[in-house]
Amino acid sequence: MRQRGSVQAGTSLADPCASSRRRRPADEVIYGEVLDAIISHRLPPGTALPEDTLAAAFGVSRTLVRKALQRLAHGKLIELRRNRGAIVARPSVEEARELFDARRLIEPVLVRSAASRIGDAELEALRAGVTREREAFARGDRHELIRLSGAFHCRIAASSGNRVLADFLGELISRTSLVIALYEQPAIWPCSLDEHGRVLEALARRDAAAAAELMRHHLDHCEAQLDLSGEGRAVDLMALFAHARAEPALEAS
Amino acid sequence: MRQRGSVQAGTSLADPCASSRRRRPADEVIYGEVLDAIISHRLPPGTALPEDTLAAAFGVSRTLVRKALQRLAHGKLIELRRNRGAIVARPSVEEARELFDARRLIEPVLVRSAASRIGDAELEALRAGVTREREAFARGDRHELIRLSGAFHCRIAASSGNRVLADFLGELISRTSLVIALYEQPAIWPCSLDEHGRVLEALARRDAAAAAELMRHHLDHCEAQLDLSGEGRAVDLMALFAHARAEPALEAS
DNA sequence: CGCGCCACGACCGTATACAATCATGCCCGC
DNA sequence: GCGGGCATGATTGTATACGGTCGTGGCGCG
Repeated sequence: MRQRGSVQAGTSLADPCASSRRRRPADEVIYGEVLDAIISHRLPPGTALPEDTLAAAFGVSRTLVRKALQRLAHGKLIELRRNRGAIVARPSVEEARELFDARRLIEPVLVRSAASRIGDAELEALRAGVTREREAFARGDRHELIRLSGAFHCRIAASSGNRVLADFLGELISRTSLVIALYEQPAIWPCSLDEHGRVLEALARRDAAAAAELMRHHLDHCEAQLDLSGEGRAVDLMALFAHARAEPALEAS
Repeated sequence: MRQRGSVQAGTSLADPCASSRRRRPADEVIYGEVLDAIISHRLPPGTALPEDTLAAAFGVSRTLVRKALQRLAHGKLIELRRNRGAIVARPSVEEARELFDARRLIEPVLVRSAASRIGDAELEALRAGVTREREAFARGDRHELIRLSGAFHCRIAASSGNRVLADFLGELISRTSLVIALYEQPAIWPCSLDEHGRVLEALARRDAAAAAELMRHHLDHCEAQLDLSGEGRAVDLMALFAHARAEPALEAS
């Protein structure tokens, strides 16, 4: 009943220093695993997350699952409907736009700050990350690509020196991943790699202004690639099926 | 958000309470009550929050208390020490500075946005709030003053139209309250009222630029009133009591 | 007198049992 | 056929029991 072997999936981007610790608490494992599954789109928005099933999946009781779900709900990554179970969150179009507005406000500042204080070691780690992004893209591994892309932004934020904002940005990035899952357009994609690379270059030459501007542009580009025009998942069923509706007081079949 | 008066904690909830209202989920009550107690300084930083005691105080089992504490911990309002219980968080000086940096980044933008879209009703509510702040100050009710001050910032944020940032600012404001509890200097205080009033005036004439600038100035002022020079609570006991230490293997001091 | 070990108490960590609630489908009267 | 009410199954809500861990004080030994 105790399978504590296979729980060591990729390091969650919210907790960069998670490895090498002695016996991580089980609820954090669950939190991290589910978080990772959500942000890498293995659990699409709307997916039901029954406590029993998760408890069985992790080999623990519902108690721990509940704790993890509670935390995920606080971060707006799942919706906790009273008496009806949890589902992966489905951010509205408005929320999506607000998310990007928030990131456009925060990230350029963070990048600017990081440019003047980032160390060579971190720079190297960033470079390695971008390389892995390219590899993931080359072999068409979208899950991994999304995860790595988020990690890139997170790492830069962590180098900014402001943990408060960096933590918040981590939440925004996770939620952005949900937005992408919901509103991405099938066609285009290849740009963000180059853009990450360019931000990194500016960072490496400690060009704060350029790095900030590139980041802002990158975010604009990301948002532009989404289809935020319609009302998304909140489709009006009444309007959608109006043409097929049997009119209550209308004859004429 | 907290307009619903203070519910007496400590009275047994076994009371039928069959009043007209449908009872709010117990865990939210606990969360709200503890949150309110923390931000109004009735629970100072460092205060222990044993699950048993809280459970008894609210007349519920530890299960619900744990849920509430979990959420409070996610918002960094309490520290959850493994196997050693929860205490009200004690933000470090660095965190305090980061908090203010974050607010200086976000709030002017939010105010600017609010200036162009706030309605007369909200404006009136804001005015009423400032009036109550003045009254609380007049009768020396610091708890209430702190609560109302936070509510003022929250309301403006809510009028900005960006819920994502407004929610985040709500967290920042709560944490700022902890910072004030830890680092406020005894002497000065009277300014923030006028500053709130001035921000409100600018808002009322839809002067976005002025409102943003006033808000930035207000935050500067608030931070300047704190004593963030020393290392705060993290006093080095070794150094503090060095003069009274019995030297283990050293003669002649 | 000082130091380390041990036992105890307080508290949290987790599992499990049972009650409550919602959604769904069935059935019956019309 | 159609609508409303009830039975039912699935799932969460809450309480409680038991075991584990940590901090602290006492005790005995050197």
